Amino acid sequence: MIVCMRERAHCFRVCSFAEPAFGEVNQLGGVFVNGRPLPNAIRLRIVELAQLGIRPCDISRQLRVSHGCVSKILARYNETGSILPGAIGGSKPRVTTPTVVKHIRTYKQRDPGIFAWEIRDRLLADGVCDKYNVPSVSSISRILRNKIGNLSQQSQYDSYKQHQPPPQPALPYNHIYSYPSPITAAAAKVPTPPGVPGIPGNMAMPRTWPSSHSVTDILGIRSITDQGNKWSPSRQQFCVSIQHGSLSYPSPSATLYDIQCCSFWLCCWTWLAACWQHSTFPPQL
DNA sequence: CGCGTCACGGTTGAT
DNA sequence: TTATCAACCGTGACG
Repeated sequence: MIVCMRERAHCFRVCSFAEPAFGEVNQLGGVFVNGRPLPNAIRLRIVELAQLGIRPCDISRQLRVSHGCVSKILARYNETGSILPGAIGGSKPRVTTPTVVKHIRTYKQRDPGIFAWEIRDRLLADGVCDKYNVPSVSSISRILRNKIGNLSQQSQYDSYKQHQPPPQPALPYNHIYSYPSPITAAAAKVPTPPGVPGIPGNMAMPRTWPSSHSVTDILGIRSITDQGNKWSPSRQQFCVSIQHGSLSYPSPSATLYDIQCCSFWLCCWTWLAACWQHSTFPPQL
């Protein structure tokens, strides 16, 4: 254990742009965030390379991901057929099982004015629960609020929606790497570095990650210029990609880390695009 | 040298 | 609103 803890000193935090925890660097030079899954693009790349017959050790070196991680991802893929990480966090329901929730929903639908303690009594009376696993009144209240609370509000919402203009179609992005929406708001709060143009509203969209964790890949340079080592985008193509949000990065869930990554890349992309568009590429530092 | 496994410190989200 | 807890994560060392 002591040895392990000592060895962890090899890791160090990098990129003070988005402290406190934007990432660390492993022994291979790859960037990772402790406790968080690798981006889906990396996971997908690992599987793709393995299917091309590349050995795990070579994949590890090429993508700068520890071989233990490569082994784990490939093993999971072989077992489940999925590249996605497992469900992180949360805990299994102890008393509020799906069955209990279903009964609570039924009670509420039949009698919208029913009290939580009445529901509790009915769960006992109907034999859905016994005295050992019946949810507390506060638990029932939480279920009503979080899972069933919109029953009585649904009609109001529908009425409201009918008077609203139809939603604008979202910008296209790779659905495989879809991002929940919280980034949109969060990205808008990102401070703009000096000399970097503001982030347009339509940039705060779900997108995919660069294909590697190296510094150049974080900046996205390799993912653009290294596609088969042949394709090289014109300056216009690059800027259009920026403006349309088609340069993207994925994550299984929008967390602070994800938001920080999005914000960081967003700023980098925007900055590079602006420099390029104004013929100052590479950027003048 | 390559690979599977495990302890570790960390994150996450339901309860 | 906060604390707890059990799930997961990737790294790095070991065999």
